[in-house]
Amino acid sequence: MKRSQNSIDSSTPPKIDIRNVAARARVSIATVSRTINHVPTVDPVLAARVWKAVTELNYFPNTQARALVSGKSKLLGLIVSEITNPFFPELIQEFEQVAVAHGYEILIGSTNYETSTMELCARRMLERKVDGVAIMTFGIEDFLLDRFAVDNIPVVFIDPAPTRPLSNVLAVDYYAGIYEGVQHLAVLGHRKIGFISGPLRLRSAESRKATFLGCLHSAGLKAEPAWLIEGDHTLDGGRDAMQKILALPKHPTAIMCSNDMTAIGVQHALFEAKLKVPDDFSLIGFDDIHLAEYTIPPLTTIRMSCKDLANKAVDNLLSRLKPAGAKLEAVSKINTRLIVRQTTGLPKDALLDLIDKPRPKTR
Amino acid sequence: MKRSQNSIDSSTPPKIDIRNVAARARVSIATVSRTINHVPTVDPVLAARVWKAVTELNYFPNTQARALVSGKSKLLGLIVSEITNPFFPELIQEFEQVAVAHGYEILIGSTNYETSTMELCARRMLERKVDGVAIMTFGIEDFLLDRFAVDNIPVVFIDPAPTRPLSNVLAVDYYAGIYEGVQHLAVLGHRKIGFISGPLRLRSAESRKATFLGCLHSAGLKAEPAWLIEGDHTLDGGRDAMQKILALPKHPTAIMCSNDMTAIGVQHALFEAKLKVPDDFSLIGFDDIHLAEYTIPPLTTIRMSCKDLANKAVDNLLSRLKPAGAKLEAVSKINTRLIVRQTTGLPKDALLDLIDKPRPKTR
DNA sequence: CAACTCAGCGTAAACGTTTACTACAGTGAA
DNA sequence: TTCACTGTAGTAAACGTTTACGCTGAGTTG
Repeated sequence: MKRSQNSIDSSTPPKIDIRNVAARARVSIATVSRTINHVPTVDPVLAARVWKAVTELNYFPNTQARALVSGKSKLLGLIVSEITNPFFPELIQEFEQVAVAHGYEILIGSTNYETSTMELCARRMLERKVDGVAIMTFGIEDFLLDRFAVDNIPVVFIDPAPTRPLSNVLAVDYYAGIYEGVQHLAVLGHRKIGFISGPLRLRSAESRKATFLGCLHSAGLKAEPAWLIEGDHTLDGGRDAMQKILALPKHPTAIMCSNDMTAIGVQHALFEAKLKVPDDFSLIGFDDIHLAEYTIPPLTTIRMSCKDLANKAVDNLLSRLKPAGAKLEAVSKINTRLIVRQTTGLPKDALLDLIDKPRPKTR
Repeated sequence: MKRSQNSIDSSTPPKIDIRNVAARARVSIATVSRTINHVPTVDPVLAARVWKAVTELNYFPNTQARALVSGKSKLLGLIVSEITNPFFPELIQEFEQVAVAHGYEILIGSTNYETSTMELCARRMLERKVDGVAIMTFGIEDFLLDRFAVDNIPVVFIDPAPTRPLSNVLAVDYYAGIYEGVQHLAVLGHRKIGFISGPLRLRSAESRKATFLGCLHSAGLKAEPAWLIEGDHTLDGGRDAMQKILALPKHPTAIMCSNDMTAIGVQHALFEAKLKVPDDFSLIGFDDIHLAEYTIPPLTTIRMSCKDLANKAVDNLLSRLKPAGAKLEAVSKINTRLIVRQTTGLPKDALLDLIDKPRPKTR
């Protein structure tokens, strides 16, 4: 099949490649390549001719050919748990922005919390030869990390996980935020606090729960196992978990959730049960998605900056891609902190105490 | 630079390519290629040897090389307005699922409603040589469509728009759903209905508004210009718009919104103003995102199935990519319908009428 | 003025596939 | 036995770049 340049064939528009540009600028293709790649050793006069030709022909280089020869795809993988959970789009947006600013494209994979899907995602990333991967889902199988390691692909992920060659971790300081949250509840007078976790097979969900338990202990409170429910980080999961708690003979007075979606699910369960937040139950979420400000009432939650997360992830990956800045510190810290809005208040039993026990005449 | 296969160099793991497989299977690379591409004219015996080698070496073809020679990138572009609006992740998820099932990867672009970003997205898609593009944002500049047309890239998008060669449209039947919504309000007794639109420079936002106006007319109601506010399809936009309406001397009794996020913003504005839904205002959203079921109270809204949208979009693109099924009908219809939940009720003035006018002693 | 340096251009060899074309072995008919 | 044909396998060209290498000619030095 002959090169179809300058063809009159209407179904095949004249493809313009580096040769066309070279011809028009009366230079070799090497010079064109050097010019558009800003190699300094090219005569400004020729460079000008090249640029003129480039704009006149509306030329842009073929990414595939570039990738093939250079071995770099200029693609960054981003694996998230569930694109449907608003935390992730916020993360993706940020991630994409900074990636594109550095000339990278992103390839998104959504695992839906399933190992098989996760495997597929990783496989797709490998096939597309991504230059680096950020795994923002919680919990990755080790053998997948190995796969990336074999191909020399930098990986960055969230959370406590076995450190391996080429995989850096973005450590989230769960403790700070969750501690603030528990203290906040304790100060309000809550003694009976429940926790709705994420899927516990995910390391990060496990970690949030463990941190909660630790903070509870620090506050001198005891955990009631019946009030530790395993959710799945979704709206439906939050609702179901709260319904389980409501079905219990004894209730907590406050609920902490492993993420905001769970908390919104809880709010809904409470609404259906004609219970009020924060009058009947105090509620704290986690993530501080934009929506948290818009729930009714607005959600008190623990903020984990996804801007921060995305930026640090891309920075980490990119810095390891340019040969110069070889060694970045292997661990970046992501902070968390409590944002108090309107789903936390005095515990119901405290009011009961006031009314029942001392029963002051006043009122 | 010599091919570094079988190198002992620790920093460069032995890359396995088609040649390695061919060698191990004792066949030529052409046979390997034919085997993995399921070309029928290959001896089952050799095929078996090839597959064995493939699995033993854990080989998978280099996508870039494939793309370069075949001219097909197996990449589908998906351009959305704003990845942060939950409607789009739901769409993306669906889209990705069916694309991956057909062996395609997807490249996401988020325009954030800005023409310049949109241009950038289109450019990126062109550079990556996507095989097709679905433009699920509302309103695209014509010259961009031309760009895609020049490269012979099938485009599919939503909505009324000039039909061009190679661009098919997925027509959303706004009328059905919005008509149901307006009727629903009218039957409840609402006569004063406001509308918060999306950004009006977007064709689809304009179209939803026009449809609303038409339906209002059909119901024998008049539009009050002051109650037609331009929002921006975001939470913040919805809140701001509702605040503007509340600042007016005369209020409507019901509000329809151009999307669910706007409606959630409205709910929030009302909450801040200590007004109740649906007692003080009835409210109808649009899209029926999953979250709509979880607002407090749950949002009455007009469902536009994103599953349907995604499926039809991918089907359309894919069917135009395989030479066989050349001609699909150029227009697919997407239905909309009202989902009644708890944000719509009797209008406040009706209650006032009951209380003020007849003022029955009973009570 | 000859020899040397080096900036800067062009040639050609990769990169890992697909696929048109060629070659060859086996089969059946004359 | 020979010829034509069929079914498969292999060879090599092409895809559009980047980049190592070699070459030219102008400037510098002795």
